Amino acid sequence: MTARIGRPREFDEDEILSRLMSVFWKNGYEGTGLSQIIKATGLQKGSLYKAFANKQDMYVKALAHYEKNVVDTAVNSLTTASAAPYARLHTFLTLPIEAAWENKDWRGCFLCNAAADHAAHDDGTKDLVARGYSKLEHGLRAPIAELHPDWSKDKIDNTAQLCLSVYAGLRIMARAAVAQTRLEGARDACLEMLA
Amino acid sequence: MTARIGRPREFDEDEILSRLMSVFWKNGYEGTGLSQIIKATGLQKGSLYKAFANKQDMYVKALAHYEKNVVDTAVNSLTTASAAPYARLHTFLTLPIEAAWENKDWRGCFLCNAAADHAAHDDGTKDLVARGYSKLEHGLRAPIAELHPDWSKDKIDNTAQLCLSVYAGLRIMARAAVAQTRLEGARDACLEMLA
DNA sequence: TTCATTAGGAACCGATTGGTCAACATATAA
DNA sequence: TTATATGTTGACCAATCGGTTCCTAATGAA
Repeated sequence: MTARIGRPREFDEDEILSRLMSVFWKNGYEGTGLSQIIKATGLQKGSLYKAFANKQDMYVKALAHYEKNVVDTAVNSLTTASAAPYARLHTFLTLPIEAAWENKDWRGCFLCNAAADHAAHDDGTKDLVARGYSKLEHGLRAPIAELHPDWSKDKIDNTAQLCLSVYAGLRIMARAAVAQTRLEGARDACLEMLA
Repeated sequence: MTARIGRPREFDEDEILSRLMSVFWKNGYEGTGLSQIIKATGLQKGSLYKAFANKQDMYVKALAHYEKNVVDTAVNSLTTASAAPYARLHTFLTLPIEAAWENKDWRGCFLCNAAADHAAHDDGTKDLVARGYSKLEHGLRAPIAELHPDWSKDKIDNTAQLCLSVYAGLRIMARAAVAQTRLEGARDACLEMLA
């Protein structure tokens, strides 16, 4: 326990990051106003600007929080042999569809949203997004390699990248409420190729 | 020639839509302010609000302009037998990569950006995006069916949907400047499956 | 010529934007 | 206790937001 000098924070940093993540995830960078941030976090402006340099900083840290929690979790369940490799890939590509059409969660993937929304305008965001994608790609290599021990490294890498593209595409199209059956069609065609 | 009553417009409507498309394409809905719109179009607010109901209307019409021009062109070159079916698919999946890395055009696909950016918040946008994707999917079916006359309709549809997912994923990832070789890896893995 | 209709331009609007600041509260260290 | 350091709060800021209104200009119809 590192006791710091001065008045201690009254909020839990992780909790705040989690709420920032939620609001930015849903509304994007420009679409999220300070007023919404205040409502979502329960913090006043002064406190926010003591904890973060500016709005951009809040966004980047919220995105990093997403990477640390959501992305790393996904990578983990892809790499650990908790299920058969094919099943893990199936789950990974089914999540985007279920999130949207079963749970009516239209937020999609924060990483993908950030890419479309803010990465082109901010290098910090761009690097975070690229790193997140890289993590996912590495995660995808594991079950593919397990499924096809005979494939070359290049073939495995390319296939992982293909799955990642499909994933991102599904996430984006789900945001526009593309019909469930179509999304499942794309998923199945991808999985069929892997089987 | 339908002569209308009153003072005639001094601007070309298609030209204005084209400029609106550009600025929204690059910056998104919330990221584009009226000041930028004025600068991009050369029109004053009064004229803009004479021609469009509001900012939303400008966005939707700009997106429709994209669909009419860019999307329909892409669909056209997919369906017309100007080249071998495989080559047409190759071109379709290479365009996103070349646009980004050869031409340094990081705008990506307006349709995909709109899906991530605005479709979840506006039904008009959502429908336009869904329709655009639907067009692309139909366009993709042609060369796939030519390439594999023996495939079932379902198989063709699913594969078209898969290619569309890959396309959208490439567009999104290119926005975050994901390395060219990785994007090409995804493309090649997709094309290999089609060959 | 007159009238109705539409376009262009700029002033103007209230609301909200992202961001700062000074006063006060609460902690540790000396 | 006192000094120092940090957190919280709410008032305050200029700038910009999307949008309206008014006046003038330019056209076709009567």
